[in-house]
This record gives sequence, structure tokens and C-alpha cells, in this order.
Amino acid sequence: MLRVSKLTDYATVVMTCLVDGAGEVLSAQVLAERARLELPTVSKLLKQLAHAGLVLSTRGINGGYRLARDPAQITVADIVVAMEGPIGMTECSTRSGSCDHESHCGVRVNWQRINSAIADALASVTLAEMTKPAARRTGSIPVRVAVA
Amino acid sequence: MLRVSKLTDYATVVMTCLVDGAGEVLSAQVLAERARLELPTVSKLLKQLAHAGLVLSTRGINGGYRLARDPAQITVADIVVAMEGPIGMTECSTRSGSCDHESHCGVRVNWQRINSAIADALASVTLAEMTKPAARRTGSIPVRVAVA
DNA sequence: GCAAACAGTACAATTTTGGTCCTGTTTAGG
DNA sequence: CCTAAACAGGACCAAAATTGTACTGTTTGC
Ligand code: FES
Ligand code: FES
Repeated sequence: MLRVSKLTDYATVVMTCLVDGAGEVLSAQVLAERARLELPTVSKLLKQLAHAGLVLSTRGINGGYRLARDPAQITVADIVVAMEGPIGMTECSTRSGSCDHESHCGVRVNWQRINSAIADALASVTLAEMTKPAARRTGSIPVRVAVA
Repeated sequence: MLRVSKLTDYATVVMTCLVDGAGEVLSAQVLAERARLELPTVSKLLKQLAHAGLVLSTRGINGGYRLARDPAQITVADIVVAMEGPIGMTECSTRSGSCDHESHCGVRVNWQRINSAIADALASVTLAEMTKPAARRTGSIPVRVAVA
């Protein structure tokens, strides 16, 4: 179905909660409440985001998480990559050597182009923009698919 | 990893083989050979493509498959949809009612925007273009992600 | 020292995917 | 009319990924 995992979806939600928190350090607990998700789930996903350097964690009592960068400097692509690893539309065209047919596969290079176009599209939407659900400003970012 | 399934990848390969076949009716057998894939796999995927109306099948001896439309009129999006169903980046934002948090989810609408941008990107690459691996013409199709 | 809170890992249940196989049905040709 | 090639439609199973949870540390403020 060409989708990102549910956890990735939740990650964007939690990240927007952090944006709303305006730089405050929020515990996984309160983030779970605000996002209306289960604590273990939120906890898991925050660990991954922290590992990817998208959020900073503070340990100990009164600890919690906060954004590592300005919301305008964090893109949806960053979140997707943090949660799912490198963006690659096809298993073949990314991991070199994983497919027996690489040598005689005509679609490989074109999939790679499509791939980077989609990566660009995801990278063109910032977390700051994700938090403005109802806004009317329709800034549009041109993305180009260079076809063979 | 944000990827299409292997079967979808294979489908594009088989479709390009059909393009190379220049309108000839090719059996699943010969397509499997040309694509260097297993017959049962190719057979399965051709059934799905036929069901979606992307290829036409002829039964009986000397039967086989051929493209239903001109290669320039078939897009990568068509193939992806045929193999994986409607394109939806997040499970939530597509199937309405599947998520408990729809009412208070701020990212939903933005995911839908990203979603349609990606669908457009996939729809902007035709099967005809997929068959030209080494060509230098870099026609670029502008895709716009309308952000909130 | 204690309790709150993150870190890291492990785990089972479920779902999806990948791949195969089998039983029809259609059709050209002998 | 009879056979063999070839598609149609499922059924099926094994492997992998996803989902969600749990447990055991470690850090830190009070
Ligand atoms: S590289 Fe694997 S099928 Fe094209
Ligand atoms: S609609 Fe399900 S989390 Fe946003």
C-alpha cells in the first residue's frame, strides 16, 4: 500500500506535541497523554528519535525530551528516516548487491530517480508546517522527477 | 523503509518486457524467462495486472498477455495501485475511521497532502519512460506539495 | 536513599509478504 | 473430439516485518 509504519505516523504526532510544548522538557508520560497514545509505545518511539538526534533527552527525575533543533529545521523526511531507515522505494535499487538481476534490470535506475524525488518531497515539508493543520497558506514546493 | 513490495518492483520489470515485446502476445512463460523471474511469481503478478486492467489476457493455447494501453498512457502509479491498492502513506489518514485519534489529530491533513504529492510524482512517470534507462533527456515534471 | 524517568533489550502476537501449488476453464490444432 | 498449452482463481505455507508490551538497568534531583 506504499505506506509508512504506524509508529512513524505516531512519531510525527508526538513531535508536533513537542513543538506545541514550546521548548519545554516533556516526559514520555505527558507526551503519551497529549498524543493519546500508550506510554510504552511513545517511549519506544522517543528512544528512536533520540538515537537519531532529532530530540534530546534528559535523564533522572524531572527528565524528559525536547526538540534538538528548530521545528523549521526538522523535516518529515528526517522523521521517516529516523523511524524506518533510509528511504528506498524498492529493495533492489537501494541495497546494491541484494538483487540477482541488477546487471540486466532496466528499471533500476528509474526507480532510483523516483526514489530521490519522493525523498525530496518528504524533505520539503518541515515539522513546523506539520503543526499548522488548518492554515490556508498554500506555499508549494516544486519537486522534480527527472525521468530518463 | 518506505518501499513498494518486491512484487510491485517485479511488476514494473515485467511490464517493461511487455513494452519491449511491441504489442506481441507473450505468455507468462516467456515473460518469466525475459525478466529472469520464476514462472509462478510472474504468473501471479500478471493476474493482478490483468485484474486491474493494465494488461489484456488471451486464454488457450498460444495465449498470453499484452499491454492494455499505450506505454505512455500507463504510469508507475497505475502499477503500484494495481499491485498494492490505493496509495496511502499512513494507515490513519486514508482509511477513515480506522484510527481513534482522527478527531484530535493535527497531522492527518498534512499527511494527506504529502500523500497526494507522492501519488502525483508516481503518476508523472510513464511506463514508456521506465524503459529508457540510459537516455539523457531529463524532462522534469514539477510536483507541488501544498503545505499547510 | 528513594523515586521518577530515560536506556537498552528482549519478547510474543499479529499481520504482511513472498513464493508455490492445485484445480478448473478456455482454445488452437491435429 | 481430444489433447496440450496457457490463463483464472484460489488455497496454502514459510518467512519476515510490524505492533505492542515488558523487564532490567542507570541516571538524577530531592
Ligand atoms: S534491481 Fe532487482 S529487479 Fe531491478
Ligand atoms: S489520524 Fe491516526 S494518528 Fe493521526
